[in-house]
Amino acid sequence: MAFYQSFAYEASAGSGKTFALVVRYITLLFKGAKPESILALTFTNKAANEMRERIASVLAELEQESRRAELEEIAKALECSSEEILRQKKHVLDRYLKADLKISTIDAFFAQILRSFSLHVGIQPDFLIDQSGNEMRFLKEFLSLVKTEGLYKELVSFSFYEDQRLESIFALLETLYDKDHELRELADREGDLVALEKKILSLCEELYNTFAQKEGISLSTLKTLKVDSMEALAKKKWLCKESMEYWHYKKYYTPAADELLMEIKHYLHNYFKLKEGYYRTKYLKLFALYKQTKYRINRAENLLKFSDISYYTYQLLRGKIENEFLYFRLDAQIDHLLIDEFQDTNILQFRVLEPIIDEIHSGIGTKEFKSFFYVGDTKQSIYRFRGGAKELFGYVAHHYGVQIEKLTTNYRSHSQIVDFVNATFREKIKGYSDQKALSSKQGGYVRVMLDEKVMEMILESVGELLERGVPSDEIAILTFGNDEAQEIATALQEKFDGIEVTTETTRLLLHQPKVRAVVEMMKYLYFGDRLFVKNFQALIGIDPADEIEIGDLKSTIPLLELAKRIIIRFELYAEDRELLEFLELLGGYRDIEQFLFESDYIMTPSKTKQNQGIRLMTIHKSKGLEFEHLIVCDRFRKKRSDANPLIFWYDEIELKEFFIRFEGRKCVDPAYNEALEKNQVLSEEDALNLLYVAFTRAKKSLIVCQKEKDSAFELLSLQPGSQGKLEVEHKPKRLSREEVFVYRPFRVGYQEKPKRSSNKNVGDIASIHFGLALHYMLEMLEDFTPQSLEKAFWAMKNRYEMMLHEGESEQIKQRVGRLLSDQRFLELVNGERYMEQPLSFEGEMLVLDLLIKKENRWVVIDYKSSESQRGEHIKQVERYKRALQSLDTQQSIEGYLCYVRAAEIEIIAV
DNA sequence: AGCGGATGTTTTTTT
DNA sequence: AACATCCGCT
Repeated sequence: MAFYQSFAYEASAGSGKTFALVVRYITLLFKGAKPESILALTFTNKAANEMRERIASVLAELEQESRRAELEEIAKALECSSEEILRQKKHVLDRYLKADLKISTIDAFFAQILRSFSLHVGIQPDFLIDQSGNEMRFLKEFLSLVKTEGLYKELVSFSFYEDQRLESIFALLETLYDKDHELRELADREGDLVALEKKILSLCEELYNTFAQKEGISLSTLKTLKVDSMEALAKKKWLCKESMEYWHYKKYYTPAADELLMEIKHYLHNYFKLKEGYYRTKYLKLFALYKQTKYRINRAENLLKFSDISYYTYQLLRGKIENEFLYFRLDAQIDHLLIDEFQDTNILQFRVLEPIIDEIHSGIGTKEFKSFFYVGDTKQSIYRFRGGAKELFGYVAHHYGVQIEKLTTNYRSHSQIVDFVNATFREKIKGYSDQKALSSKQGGYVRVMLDEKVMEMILESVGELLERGVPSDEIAILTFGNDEAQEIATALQEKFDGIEVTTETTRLLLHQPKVRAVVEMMKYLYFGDRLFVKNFQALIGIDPADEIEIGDLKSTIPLLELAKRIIIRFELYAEDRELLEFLELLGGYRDIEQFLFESDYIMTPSKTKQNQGIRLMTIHKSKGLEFEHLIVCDRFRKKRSDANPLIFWYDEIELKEFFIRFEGRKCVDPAYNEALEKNQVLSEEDALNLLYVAFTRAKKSLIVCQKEKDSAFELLSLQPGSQGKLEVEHKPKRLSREEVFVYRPFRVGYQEKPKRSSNKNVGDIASIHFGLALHYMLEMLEDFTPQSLEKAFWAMKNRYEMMLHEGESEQIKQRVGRLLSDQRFLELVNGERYMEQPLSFEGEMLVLDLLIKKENRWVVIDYKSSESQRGEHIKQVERYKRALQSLDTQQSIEGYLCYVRAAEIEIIAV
């Protein structure tokens, strides 16, 4: 296919979305685009890493048979021969590997922008990102601000009268935060609410009286007409009727009753409007305080949530800074934009990106080379509750004249599953088009079970799979909620003695036994409760009855250092990767207090513990994954309905109006009712999409466990029974053979780096900042040319200027400049370079400043700014050498210390 | 028996 | 908000 500059794929599940993205990216490279100018945005970090790595490996293996499909696609898009492409390959790959890649999640990209310009919005560039979901601190401060501003009474009375919990008001304020950019000033609505209320109640009494005088009317019928408060009126069923000529009222009905009903509706409509106006002003006042509190706490704690990052980035890109300035700081103009999972992009994120898209769009059709590309699948849009707007897919295509193409071949699932999915969703999802299975993937197995008890069905199907010889790590179970997954995990372990089960919780880093042990010890040191020591003992296998010596461990020791001492003292390390990951995580926390108070909310999964045993997770978590044998479980409990007090009325992606939800309002306000119904339709579409996502994760077999009553699958009207055959491949166990391990640096391009440990004396903050800034600038050097010196200087200045004394940034630049003119240094760094290369060795995480791959040796260089601890420095480099040697036994290793001093550069071989 | 109405109970997903 | 359940009326 020819190359379109504006192009999008509608990529159904398993249709080769990543393939398409990778091919597009590589095509751009061959068309001459610089990697720095291509911004590729994904939905998860995992997807970003996968893309980064897959581009590298496809490029590296382009001439191999296994990459023929990619090569052919690229050749088609470039309209040239494969030979021509292979001829350019080395050059393109080289450039890619050396580049400062812009492949990341949208959030990470925004965070990067915000770091570059944070001072423009009053935030420090070294802010931390808070994923904890812990709102306590915020709540406290917000409430105290609300009190001092005299709005506390309103907040309490409001939540009381409207029967809303404080929590839900927060949820609502958070929703507003996300839509702040779309909220316009609202005109005050004038009117006397109390008078209107009286009027309505008197009309209700009149209505009551028209029936009360009638003979023979029963007491209970009459009681249903009795209204003594607005709340009671809102609950009446007759309010929603067009006429009173129905049910028991029919017999006693007169046209006067309908007139009164209409009149009540009319006034009630106005009443709600007025009340809405009143609450909107209150809400917006509270919202102003909310924003104020957020800003204050963000600054005080230097801790931002994802929503804050989008919020500030919007302010930056939609007002404070021009594209040109942005590109300058990003070190490259963005000419090409690729977006993955576009259906889950939220409107705020899109608005932030809009100026970039606009600029690309205006360059298309000129002689500049620019392009815009996205992939997604509206059928897989399941994040509406979080602001994801599938409407963007069509809107953007229309607005920018993007060519859309559908991918119709399924490369993931076997034919029985593909057929089943087609048959199930064909009539249900709007615009569904059938997928075709590969001819090489015929067969497969689908079973729909129907029973009263979900758990029993699950246990039965797992039992069957295991009996048929399916290895447990090829089985995955998907649930609607996290707690359901937990329940199933427990039940499985009970029934199948000793079976391994991995849930999202057991995968959490802080749930790994050794990590938990260290945390328990920290808790003891901080809180002083001996119970924590007992927990600690139990976790590391010491009889809790024994008394252990804690020694000189104290909570005042810097966090990372403390963790290390605990590990060493109780001999926990022994090559434990989980503890390494834990130490890396701790680097992101300021002190023991901050860490312990947030520890319950730290959702970082362990990278080590994965794919062991049966995998259990929610459908949301499973997105983008695939499993050989899949069981999809019904809900255990009923679904909770959406009770958001605000109803937003969107026309495509533009917010037109928002309503406040009041009971009974839908009976009297057609516009409100329409908005309500539209939201409901969208929610139902999301629920359907969720099922689509669930079923399409399966590769070889799919088992659906459906409840008889209240099933989440009800809307699909599935037929119980099975299709196809369960085929189990008996793979021979791989024999381990002696292998010479050749070390390959695993980081490609730029990624968020692990925080450096700062176990230095707190006394000399200024010199620490100086050292850090110098290091940072060295780290930012792309190559060692004068141009990169300028770029790195700006990057450093932008990040550290606030923390440095006057003139210090110039001194740093001078030092680095001197380094770049040092002949011996330039000779040493000539080769394939890796900056800030992380490495684990003997239970420690090492970060190499600079690693160079030469013809037949490795060179590792460690920068230092002062020689106060030269002995330590030498030991450190020796350690690096040993670490590398253990990974690559084939080649020789050289280590150097490089002192970047003001007067001269000193390089010592170690 | 079948319906309208009132009342009480239950209740997610996350970069 | 959506059910389940009970009550009263035809």
